[in-house]
Amino acid sequence: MTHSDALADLLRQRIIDGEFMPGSRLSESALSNQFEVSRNTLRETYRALAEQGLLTHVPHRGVSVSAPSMADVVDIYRCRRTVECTTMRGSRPEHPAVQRMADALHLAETHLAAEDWLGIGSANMAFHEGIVALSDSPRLMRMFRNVAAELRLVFLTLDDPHALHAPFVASNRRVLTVFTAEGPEAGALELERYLLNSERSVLGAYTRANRA
Amino acid sequence: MTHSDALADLLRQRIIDGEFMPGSRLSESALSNQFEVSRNTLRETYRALAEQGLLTHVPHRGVSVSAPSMADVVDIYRCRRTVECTTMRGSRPEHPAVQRMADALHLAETHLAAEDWLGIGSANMAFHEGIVALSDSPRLMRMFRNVAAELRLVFLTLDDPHALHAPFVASNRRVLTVFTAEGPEAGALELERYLLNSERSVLGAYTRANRA
DNA sequence: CACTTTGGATTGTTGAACAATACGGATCAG
DNA sequence: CTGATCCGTATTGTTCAACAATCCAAAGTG
Repeated sequence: MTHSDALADLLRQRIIDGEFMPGSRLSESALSNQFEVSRNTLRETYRALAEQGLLTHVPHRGVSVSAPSMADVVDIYRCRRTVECTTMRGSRPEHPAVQRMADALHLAETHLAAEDWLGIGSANMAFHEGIVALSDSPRLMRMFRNVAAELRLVFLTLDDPHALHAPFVASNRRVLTVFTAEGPEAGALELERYLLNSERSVLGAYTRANRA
Repeated sequence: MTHSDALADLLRQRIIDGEFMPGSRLSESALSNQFEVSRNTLRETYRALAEQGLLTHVPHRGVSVSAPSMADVVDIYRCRRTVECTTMRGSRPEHPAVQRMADALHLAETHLAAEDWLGIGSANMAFHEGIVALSDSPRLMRMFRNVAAELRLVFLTLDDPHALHAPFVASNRRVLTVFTAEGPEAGALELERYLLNSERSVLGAYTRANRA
């Protein structure tokens, strides 16, 4: 793996972990010093992450961490419904990825008991990544990972993200139960309900955070 | 627009037009001379196009035009069905993008009469881009454009791509007719049938081309 | 107050240089 | 002849320094 690729992974993780808040500009000289790479290498990394939607590039004004608008949130959830629901509707409960879903869900429930809010968020995302993995489609997985990363940016700007993650662990459990017990069609409907609810919650929290 | 962005558009077009065939390596020194940019600028362009899937980057071996495998073709069509069918199923025939579809279709029929095979391919793609435009989703549009570009790479390697485009103009017409006359659900089913047929044809031609 | 100017800071791009790696061919043992 | 090893060359990965182009904010101007 090349230096620039590794930096992309690292920077991506740092951003998702909240070290660089959405909207903040990423100075080329500052970060090239911080990560001890040249400006050119850093700029290659920027190009890749910008193409993924995590960074926003404005010519002659540099890159900044994307700060999704409400319209973006709506669009992200539209993508999620399109990809996740369609995938589940076309999958069988015998698919190996179901195990990934179950594992992630179990982890989420453990974190819920321990009140590890950050862990819940990650486990929740792993659960939905498991759903998309049902498709066996590298491209759909990539698409999902990109919008999921953007969505995490949104959570970074909200006041109490745990209030948004915690109640939905039970919903995810229901999605999995219905999917395995009643089949893909019923599971997909349950999943769609989940996503619509989640979208509503996030939009509400978004409005609240930007009004304060 | 920055120099590197413009080069990305240009190179993308050149590739789609078949100037650089799938699988061919793109030497940094050669292309930086040809396009009269520095290696560093060219490498930024490479990063962007690689992230879009049009170029394939292998560390220390440079970038080459992606040469989609049969598995890739299957995956591309899976993405198309997911995005296109779901979009149409959730749209109304009154949407302004329907006009784009109609225009593209008319253009395709004109090119068909004139036996302009290249034009048919482009118009066909514009028609399906119109379908995705029904979603009003920038991200779904971007996803589609990426997989559509990859699919064009596949056509470049086939022997007589016109045989693959021409018969499907009528199918597209039927999709539009059914969508406007019978509604989204019926249109989506017709569209799915189209995509499955198209996939089958492409896979067949792919096998034929790689056996010869 | 609105408008222009100007200077500093940041980005965009270049060219050269060197390090790191991959590839192909030469060499050599068996 | 076969296979393995070694080496030289070409290409990519990365750095650095420099300059051009652009933006921004602060200063001045009417």
